[in-house]
Amino acid sequence: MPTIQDVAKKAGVSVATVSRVLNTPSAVTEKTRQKVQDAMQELDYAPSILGRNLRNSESRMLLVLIPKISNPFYLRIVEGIEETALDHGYNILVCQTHSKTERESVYFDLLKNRLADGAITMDPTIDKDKLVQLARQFPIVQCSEYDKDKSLSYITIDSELAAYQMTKFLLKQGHKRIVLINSDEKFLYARERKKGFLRALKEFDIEFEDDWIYKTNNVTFEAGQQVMRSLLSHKAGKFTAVFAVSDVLAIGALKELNIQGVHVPDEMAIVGFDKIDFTNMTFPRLTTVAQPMYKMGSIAVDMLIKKIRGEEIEDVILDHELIIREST
Amino acid sequence: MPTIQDVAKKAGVSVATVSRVLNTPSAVTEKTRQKVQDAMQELDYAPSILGRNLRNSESRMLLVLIPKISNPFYLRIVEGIEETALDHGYNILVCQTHSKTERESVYFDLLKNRLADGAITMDPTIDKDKLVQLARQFPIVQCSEYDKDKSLSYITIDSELAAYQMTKFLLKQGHKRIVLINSDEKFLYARERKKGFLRALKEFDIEFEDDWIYKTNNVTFEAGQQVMRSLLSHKAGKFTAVFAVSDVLAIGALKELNIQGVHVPDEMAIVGFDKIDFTNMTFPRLTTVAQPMYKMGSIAVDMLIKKIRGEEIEDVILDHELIIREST
DNA sequence: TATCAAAATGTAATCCATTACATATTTGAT
DNA sequence: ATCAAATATGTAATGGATTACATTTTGATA
Repeated sequence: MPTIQDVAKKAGVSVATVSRVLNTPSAVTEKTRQKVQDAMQELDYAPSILGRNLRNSESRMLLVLIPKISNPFYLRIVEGIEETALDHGYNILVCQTHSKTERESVYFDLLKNRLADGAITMDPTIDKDKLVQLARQFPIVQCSEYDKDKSLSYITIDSELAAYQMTKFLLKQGHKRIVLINSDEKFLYARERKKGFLRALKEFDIEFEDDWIYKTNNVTFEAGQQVMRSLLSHKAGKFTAVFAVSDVLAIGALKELNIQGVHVPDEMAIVGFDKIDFTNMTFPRLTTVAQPMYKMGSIAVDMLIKKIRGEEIEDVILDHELIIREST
Repeated sequence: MPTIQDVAKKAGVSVATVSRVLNTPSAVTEKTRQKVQDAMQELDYAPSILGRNLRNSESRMLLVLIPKISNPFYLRIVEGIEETALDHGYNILVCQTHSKTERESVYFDLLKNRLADGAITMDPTIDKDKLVQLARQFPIVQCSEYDKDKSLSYITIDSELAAYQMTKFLLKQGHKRIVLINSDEKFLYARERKKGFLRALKEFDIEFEDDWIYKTNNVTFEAGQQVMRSLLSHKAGKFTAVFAVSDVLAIGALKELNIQGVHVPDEMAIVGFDKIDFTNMTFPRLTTVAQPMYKMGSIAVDMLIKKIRGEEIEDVILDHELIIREST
């Protein structure tokens, strides 16, 4: 591979001039620029980003931390991140943490190693103190998850409000016994959605018992299905609606309802959260809360890049939207 | 951020010694190593990968090109790639080409720029000649897609055989009129699966007409649904089974069957291809062809790394498996 | 034509780590 | 105690680009 030296020699100029043609073309005569560009063409020269990055001490790389790439929710956010990052001349490093602290550390080291200029994290299981400390040294933006009291920048939706509204919608439809399928409460969104759920119940004077809330460790189709199986065998007839805090769980639960011949929505209403693509393909289609996932990713990048440039940024809370479909 | 110089000064040794502690600890006295490690600890030193990469002229980064990240099929492969790459000390750059040549070029430039040590491409729409030429200079492995006549390394399954077997399965079940929902034939897999489909028909002496094959431009749920809608309105009653070359298309088609109240599998059988997670959640569950996607990704990385090291590699064809479920 | 500011180009330091080669130190046998 | 061999450490070049500063060229003006 040819280097900038080779080009300089071939064009009969100095390396500085070649570099200028690349970076500040206006500082170079038309004639020399032509010479240099011809030489580059001839040699099929492409500047080594390794060299450039070292000199500029930047990597033009953004770290994106997600629990699992197979969760469609994160996927759409990542799409938003990717597109926007690319527009700004950054590439992204998508890393799955599997919600394990060791993994997280490994990836955060990429910041220390200057392999990434900043990070967007969507993983809530992180050791918060460490994250806060890291954020003092490196540009970091939290996406979707956040921490109220801590000094970390974030972009999210108002999960509590959305859950409150969705629950209220179910209550207004006449449901009195609603089961909440929650994911692990280490996730802030899980705690928030539960809070909104309870607030709505309270407002409608529905008495509430702890065993109306089911928790799952994994956010997978199977986990949702499992919960519904167990619900149907223990509590059949005692509830008429299910609120799952994630579409993936809702889809699994819906599947079990289908299998057991429980008619949706006549015998049982079910709602999810996120509006992932699949919710449009279930039978019946799933009522859910739309999060502007793509936009969230896109803005997260904007925020992060501002941070990298040393600008001040403000936290962002995006709007959500209830999507009422045939499962209710 | 401290540099290796800082550590050297603090530990009272030369930079060479610090580097040795990092790279060849055996070449250093226990005592000095301790000193150096203490210094590193104290300064919270992490070696700059930028510097290291420049010196070693490698980036320890692999390029992964996929058409669209939102296609669950590629997703699972990417998981396999990520895990395996990480085990080998490589990070991956997942890039969506959106099947556009401009995008591809941009990403391939990352190879020329030494930002990636090699590439795994799953995108078939690439300008093949350019790819072949590129592969002469850089380590490249094709995954899932490939080119028989060209000199490019690849890993794949035998799509033709799988499609043949699946079609035969349908024929044995007594279906005589089977519609093929194909994706764009620019994809090799599309051409291969069609070939297998036709081979089976021929073997069963089924006369074949061109209008039994539907092509879609996009591999999305909506596209599958659209095709089925059109099928039902133009050809209702004239066919009893549908073979979609991709689960995503099959799921969309199945959705339309559900909507229109066509019973699956009694009135209509439907099969897909890939065994993406969601096929387990449809109603009824989808019969499909399992591709060892994770393994495919994993082996692709092994191949690529061997190539990077300059070793010889052989192409790989992995086994597939028919997954017979309730949609047939 | 001589002069001089502005524009263009060149020289060399710099970013940070690795490593060949040179030098210093230790080891152990005599 | 001595010295060669083996081991440990240091010096300095290197990788490829950017850029402050120095130098040369250009071209307008007197």
